[in-house]
Amino acid sequence: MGTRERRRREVAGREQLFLGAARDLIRQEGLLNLQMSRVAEMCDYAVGTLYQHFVSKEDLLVALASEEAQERVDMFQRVAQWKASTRDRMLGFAVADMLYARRSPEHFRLLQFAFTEVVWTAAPAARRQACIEANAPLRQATLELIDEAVGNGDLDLRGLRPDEFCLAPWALAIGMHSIVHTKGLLEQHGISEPYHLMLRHISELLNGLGWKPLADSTDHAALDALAERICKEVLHAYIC
Amino acid sequence: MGTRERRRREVAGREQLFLGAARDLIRQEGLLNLQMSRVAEMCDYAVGTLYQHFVSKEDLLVALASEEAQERVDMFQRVAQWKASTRDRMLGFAVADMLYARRSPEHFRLLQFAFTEVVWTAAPAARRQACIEANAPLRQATLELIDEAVGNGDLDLRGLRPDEFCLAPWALAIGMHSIVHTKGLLEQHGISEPYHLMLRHISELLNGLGWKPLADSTDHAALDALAERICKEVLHAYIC
DNA sequence: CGCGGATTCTGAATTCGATTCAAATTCTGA
DNA sequence: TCAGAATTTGAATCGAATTCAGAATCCGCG
Repeated sequence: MGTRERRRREVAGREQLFLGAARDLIRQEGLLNLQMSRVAEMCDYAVGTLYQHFVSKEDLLVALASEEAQERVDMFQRVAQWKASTRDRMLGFAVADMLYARRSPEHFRLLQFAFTEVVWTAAPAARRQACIEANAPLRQATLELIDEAVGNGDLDLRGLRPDEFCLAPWALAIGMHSIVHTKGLLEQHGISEPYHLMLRHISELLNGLGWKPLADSTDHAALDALAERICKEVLHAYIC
Repeated sequence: MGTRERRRREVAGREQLFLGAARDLIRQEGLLNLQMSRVAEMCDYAVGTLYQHFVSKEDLLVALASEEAQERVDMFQRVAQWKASTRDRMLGFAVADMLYARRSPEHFRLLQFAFTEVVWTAAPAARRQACIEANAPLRQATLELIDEAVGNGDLDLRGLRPDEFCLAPWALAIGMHSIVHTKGLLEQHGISEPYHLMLRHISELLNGLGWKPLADSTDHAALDALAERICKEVLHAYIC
């Protein structure tokens, strides 16, 4: 009988429950104050039960980071299906990142923490793998776009492999997220709209990488209009 | 009498002692296993004494991150004084970062951790400020270089403030460090020489930003030669 | 010198929270 | 309905950061 199967589903559902509670607690009181016992309590389960799902706090954190990846993946896939030039879609990924970061700043703080040696190393290997895989579609979408751009002549990789190429925008985005989410750094630089700048800089990077059609770096209005258009046409469902 | 003064110096020296011990322990056993009691023990002091210098473990970590910043600052200043085009010096900063990251990968893991919400927030504000200031010369050197480039016509900021401009290479570098120091990420992408790529991508970014003289992105040999030259002429003292 | 108060050091005791595990409970299949 | 098997429970354990009451040391002065 399917009893065993039903049970499995119940248990899987509980995993979501725990992750949701953890997310809420983090939202309310910050990553710093997250306590395993509070997570269990909030779900009306004993701590021991929580530990059947996650062998350690680190395990839970990485699992949470994996689960939250899905929404960003959805946004990327939406952009990937957009009918527009390869270059505009590449910018679209950046816009997606920007919107997502505004919607869920906590997610980036969590990612930043989860990828830290201390946490990452302490999480079980299987969970780490799952986290990498949960984020893999972002990479996949980017690689496919790069292939398409190469195929139709928008882009010449100049001897790089697609993976090597996409490291550039990827690093720029990750770095920007790190900077934005470290309290006190931007204030010092007097920067108020970091993600707006990120778009500009990614556009300039794409110019430097020779992704056609090259954009006129002077024409700020055009870039803003493009970003606006991406928000309206493609990512309207995700605007905060 | 100067007794009071001598004492102050002894105490300051002890701070270095503690930081040095912490650094060694981290090297040996990893950030994960750092214990306050071990740090004190290794210096033949009681834990209480350690806590007179650092009110918490986070305080110690951020202090360590600040102290270690000095060497990188030295490298940057060396590059800043190099007689070369503004653009080559900008590349030089990237080379310095690369060499430093190879020499002290632990430092970046520490920085990554220290800038994490959990640690950063838990450190006293004064210490955070000090850490930002310890790193400020990096920013300062970059801003001065940008000013010089603007002054002699190598660079047109296109309406950006220098701080906004330098966010681009800064984010790219930070992002690259994050990616490199997260175990398992690069393997997935099959990237073996990330910092080599970073130089290439920073050069392409500078092209996109219009920093003259523009480089020929096809000419890999030229870039390699430049990096080589910077190592030999400017940063020889820091090569591992 | 030697003294009393101020300062600094000490490390055992406390605290806090993650993690464990023996007992209690619930489920399963016959 | 019953004997295991599987799951859940939460009090007990453990580990490490942090504290703090007393011990030791220092300082300036008579």
